[in-house]
Amino acid sequence: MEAPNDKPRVTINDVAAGAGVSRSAVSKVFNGRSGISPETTERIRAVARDLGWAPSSSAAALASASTRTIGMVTNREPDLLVVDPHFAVLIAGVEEALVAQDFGLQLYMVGEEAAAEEATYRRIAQQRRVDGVLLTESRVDDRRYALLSELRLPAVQMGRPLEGAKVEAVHPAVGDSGAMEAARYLYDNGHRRIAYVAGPDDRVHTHYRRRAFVGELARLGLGLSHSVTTRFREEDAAAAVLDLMRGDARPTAIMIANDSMAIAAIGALQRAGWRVPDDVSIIGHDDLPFGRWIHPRLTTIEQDLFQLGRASAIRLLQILGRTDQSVPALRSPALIVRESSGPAPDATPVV
Amino acid sequence: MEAPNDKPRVTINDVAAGAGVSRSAVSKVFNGRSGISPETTERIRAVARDLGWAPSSSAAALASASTRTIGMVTNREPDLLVVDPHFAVLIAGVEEALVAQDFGLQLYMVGEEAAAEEATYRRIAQQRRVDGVLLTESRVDDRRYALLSELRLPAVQMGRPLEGAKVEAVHPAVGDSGAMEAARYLYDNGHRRIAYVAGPDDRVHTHYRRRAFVGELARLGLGLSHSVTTRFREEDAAAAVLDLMRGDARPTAIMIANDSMAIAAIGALQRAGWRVPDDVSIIGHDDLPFGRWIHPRLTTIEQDLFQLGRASAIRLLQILGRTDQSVPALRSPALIVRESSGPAPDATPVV
DNA sequence: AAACTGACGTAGAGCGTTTTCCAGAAATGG
DNA sequence: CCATTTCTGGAAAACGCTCTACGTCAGTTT
Repeated sequence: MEAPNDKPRVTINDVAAGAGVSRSAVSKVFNGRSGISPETTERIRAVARDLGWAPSSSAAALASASTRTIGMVTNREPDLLVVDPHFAVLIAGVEEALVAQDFGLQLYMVGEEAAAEEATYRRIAQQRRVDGVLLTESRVDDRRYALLSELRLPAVQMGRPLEGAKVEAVHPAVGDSGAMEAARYLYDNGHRRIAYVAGPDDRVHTHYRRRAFVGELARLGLGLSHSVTTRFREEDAAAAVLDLMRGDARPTAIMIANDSMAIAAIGALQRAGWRVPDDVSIIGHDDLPFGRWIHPRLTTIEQDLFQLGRASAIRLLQILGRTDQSVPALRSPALIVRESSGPAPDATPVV
Repeated sequence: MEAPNDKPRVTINDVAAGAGVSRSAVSKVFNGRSGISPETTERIRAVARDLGWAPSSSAAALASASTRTIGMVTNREPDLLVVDPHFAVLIAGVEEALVAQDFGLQLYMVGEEAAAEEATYRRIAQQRRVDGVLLTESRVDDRRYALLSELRLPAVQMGRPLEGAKVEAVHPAVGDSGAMEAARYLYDNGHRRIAYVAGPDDRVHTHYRRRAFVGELARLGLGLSHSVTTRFREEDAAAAVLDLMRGDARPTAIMIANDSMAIAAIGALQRAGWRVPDDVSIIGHDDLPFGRWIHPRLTTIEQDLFQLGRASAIRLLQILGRTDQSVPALRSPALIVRESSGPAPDATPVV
């Protein structure tokens, strides 16, 4: 029989003793420091393996002043989050980069109020829970950047920040190619009344995407026929498109901020008796997997969120001096034409 | 001008000195221990606030043998994950419970191979990165339970485990009410040829749901007309339903393992020219937000995943001796009838 | 033969808390 | 008025590592 309950935790001392070396030797082996012969290294490793020992993260963190953890705080309402499945892909990418350096990812969810968000950043900075943070969803006038630099917490913005923002960021070199492609595609397909259903204007990507789309349209000699701003909610998108379709000057194509909203819009249109894309073309943004399955399959703009997560994490690790990997280049978003878009209803067929 | 770069981190000593007390006093205040007068407490708090100090989590973890962190490792392929938006709601619920006790959530994603999963559990246990873990998706013959108890890592299974499984779990008292309701609903609507498209059989919920559904049907004197097992993939669902609809004895209703698959199935049916629900009724499971938006709106079985996450986290905190809250009761899943289901096509109208 | 290299290790001082006694002062009781 | 309690707060030993100096020892140089 064993001792009744709590056998003492195995520590570095046990390993050192078992291998007949000092603690320092063990530490060096487990931290990849040089100065230990291959034989000794192997002996230490073997003992550690037998004992099921690995350096305690708290002790290591305290001694080395690094938690080997990075944080991510998201300020989305649970409600909205559900709807945002690509969040998970982003994280998967982040994890892929972190696990290679034995880093962990700490997640925080905080609701929309700016105060709660700020409090969380302060807390994790003061408690030194993480070595750095990854930022989701850049905002116009993003107060996080100043906060983070005040807190001296290394940070990397995933995705393009507003021009001039004081923050390290990772994003594709050409970020708006998708929106521009979409504009050209619609134009080429004879669409002349094109509507744009955007999200809240304080989102940087909303801002840039619309600018790129409108800019390209202008280059083709066209303006937006309608433009509406919503709160990134499905019901808003549904209401918006229905509203757009009232009246004679209705659009023949509608560009929508993201796929969730686009899917809701298509549903609403169908329920109201409109045919997509015969009556109106719909284009989303993000390439959610669902887009491939609904009927009609959704035309959308694809983004490589996995790589974005991975690249951002690598950049952060670089800043923390924890990796030699270089940040991979990110593919530009591209238009994926599927079934929800087609020639404009009143267009002369293109030969 | 400040000192050039690295002003030393403020520690508990600075706070103690500032308040004219010992470190112990400060520690006691921040850990809610008694024995410090209200005045002193307030003085200490004030100094800490001014200095922007909070106990270093690594130091606290080392000294108190608790990381105030719980872990969650998910073994889903990124690909599948995207499709599983409710994962985020679950986490939101978990966070809600954790933040109240100043706990953090560490997330790990590991791909499907069992080896990678086991390695991750071993690593976080040995490194003592977390105080306990929350388990997603119970599996038949779940090897994690034995592993976790070997590692002495407290764990709580979110959702119902297989009968007799040695694991602490949190789930609704009556877990299969939704599936039973669905069976009755279909029967009452005249459906007599009912098909079931399930996920892999090693998932416990797949097992129980099917059993409940089939059981209720049997009670009504009916058997499944078709039953197919898939890999939880949209393409599988799409192929499966198309296949089911071939031939004369085709089902008038199809019950599908989850909403993502149900949505894909509806898309596939529509593309093939079938009308839902006129030709065939479709029922999903999970109540993904998307279900409300597509056309036709999806009939489904709702689960309160937010509460499941929250309740599971509370249970884990209880086990860790970190909360006095009691575990809230979980609402049983319920059928939500929307538009993708209706009377059987060949049924005599029910008066 | 003395001095110098490298290669391989070790000693031991932290890292910033928590926590277990313990002590002194003030309040209480008989 | 002395003996007890009750409050407050302090001293100091962990907690389990990392990391900077330093040794030691064999082999090389001069």
